[in-house]
Amino acid sequence: MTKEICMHAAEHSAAAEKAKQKMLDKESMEKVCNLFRVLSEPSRMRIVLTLLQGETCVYHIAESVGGTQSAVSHQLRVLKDNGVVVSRRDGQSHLYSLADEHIVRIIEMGAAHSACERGSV
Amino acid sequence: MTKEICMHAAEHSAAAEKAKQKMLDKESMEKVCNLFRVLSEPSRMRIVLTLLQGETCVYHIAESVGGTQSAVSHQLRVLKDNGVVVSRRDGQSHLYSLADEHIVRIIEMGAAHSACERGSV
DNA sequence: TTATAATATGAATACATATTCATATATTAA
DNA sequence: TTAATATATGAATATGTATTCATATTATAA
Repeated sequence: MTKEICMHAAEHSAAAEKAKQKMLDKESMEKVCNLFRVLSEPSRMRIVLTLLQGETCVYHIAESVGGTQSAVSHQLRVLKDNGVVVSRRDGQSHLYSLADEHIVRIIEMGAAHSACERGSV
Repeated sequence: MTKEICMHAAEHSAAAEKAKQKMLDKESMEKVCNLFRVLSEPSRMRIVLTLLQGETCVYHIAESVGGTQSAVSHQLRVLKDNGVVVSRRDGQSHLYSLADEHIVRIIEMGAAHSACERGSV
């Protein structure tokens, strides 16, 4: 009875192979993780929740979320660099909005999740 | 012509008030941000993508994602503490799976997002 | 042009956390 | 009981990043 190196050995290849089929390529992995990371900070979440209302300038965003102009601007840059928001100029103001419906749905789904199943944390 | 303190002043209350209507309470905010934060690390994203295949033990998860036993165990604890996965014992093994369909859909939506609109980052 | 308003940004600090290493716990077998 | 397997965990280090402060850029008004 030659003993296996470990009890799992017989199933290794099959299990690992199967899982890798749904694994994302490096670029997709980075993109989805960056999206979730950007949405994982309360300061930025407040901003995107504000933007659910529609196009908003930096000053009003700062007003709404209760942050400084500088902090909000830094956060908006992160959001923009990661494809969560887009912006356009309107005179001296810059108007920000959510990038697309996909983003809107992910945010709304996350918010919906937070409202149910209380007690899991 | 008494000058306003700032050009936005007239709209402040209205804009801030409106935005706050969709703002989440503190507990919900923490919950949704924790969910996104947990999903924002590639090491944990690989784990949850593996778990899309179904219940898996720690050893097989580590095999699939290419991580050490210790690191995977630490990550699973974070995932469990934040309600992303659940576990049950099966002999010496612990089998992990995704907590609910809501989580599954958020993960799949994130993955789908990563597959389209290439070039935004 | 000068002044003011709106936003952006570089640098520094402070804080959170992922990984590693060693070890502990728990289950099963001998 | 002892040994082996499977998983968990505490501590330490290393890395990432949010915020603040000061300043820069850009647009409009006087």
